[in-house]
Amino acid sequence: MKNRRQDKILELIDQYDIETQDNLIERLQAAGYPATQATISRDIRELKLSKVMTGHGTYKYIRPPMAEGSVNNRFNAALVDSITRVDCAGNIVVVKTAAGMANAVATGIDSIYSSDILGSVAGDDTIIVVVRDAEAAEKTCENLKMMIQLM
Amino acid sequence: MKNRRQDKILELIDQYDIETQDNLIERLQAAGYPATQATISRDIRELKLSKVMTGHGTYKYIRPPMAEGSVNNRFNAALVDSITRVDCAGNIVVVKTAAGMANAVATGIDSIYSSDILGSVAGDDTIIVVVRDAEAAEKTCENLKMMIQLM
DNA sequence: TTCGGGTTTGCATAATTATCCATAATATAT
DNA sequence: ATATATTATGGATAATTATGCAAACCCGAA
Repeated sequence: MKNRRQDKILELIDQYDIETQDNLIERLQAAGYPATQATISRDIRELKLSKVMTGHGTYKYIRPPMAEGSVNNRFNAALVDSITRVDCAGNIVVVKTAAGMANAVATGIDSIYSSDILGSVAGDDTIIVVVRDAEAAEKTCENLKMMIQLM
Repeated sequence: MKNRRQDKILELIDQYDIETQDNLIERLQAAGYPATQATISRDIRELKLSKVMTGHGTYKYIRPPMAEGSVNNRFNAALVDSITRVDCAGNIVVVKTAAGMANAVATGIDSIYSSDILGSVAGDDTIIVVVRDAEAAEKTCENLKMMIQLM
């Protein structure tokens, strides 16, 4: 049965480092859930699993990185809503937010654009973000404005 | 050349939904960075990008779920490694760690999820975390498990 | 300059994953 | 129960991604 098998898949990827679908097939086989690669591929798609590189240069299937409540999702609609203005000058981006929200928003911004951002300081309703260069500042600025539009 | 191209790749995956490497090649081409699929594959590996399924059934490359300098990174690998089990019940999250590590881990957890966390008590190898509500508990739990997966 | 070591790249190809199509299994209605 | 629709699966194959290897490139030292 499909549901049992998919549950087992989740269990297996939690327990082991599953590097390929064939690898997973063997484990499933051993656990009493024979299936072919075609089926597993579809299971993986349905479960929204993804294959990532670990720190050690090996691959591994993991649960959905964009899942509700996951780190990537921390910058959610509510957070974006609380942004009132975004501007940039030089390599600095200034974000104004509703009172008291600056810290939460800053955390969200950091988590998304981490590679461009050198650091940020959040007060009560204002965030000063220092980015790599002016180009990165404009890009970050544009992106934030875009998100405001979209959410 | 390689570095500029990789920067451009990050820029592109931020801006567009890149579904395949070929897709990315076209964008890079247009941006003045010609390269072959082999090169792109290696870039993606080096940047630790991963391909995930979006909510709409399409694929998309995203930045590493555990980027350098992101919030999650304050909670470093050594700390995460020492976690052996995470569970939640109601608005309580229970984290089991290697002997003697509970306090250090608890401090790390507090620093990340402070807004959801009411308080926590750490013994020698067990942490009891009291969070706002069951929903927050599940999110915290998921996030922790996610971190463990990736490290 | 020329040499030697390292890095980066493309080509060809291997490895892996996704999908088309036909069939089997399962559910639903009559 | 039988017919019909819907879903699940496997085989074959297409599509996508990763990698071995050799050539091109890029330094710095002699």
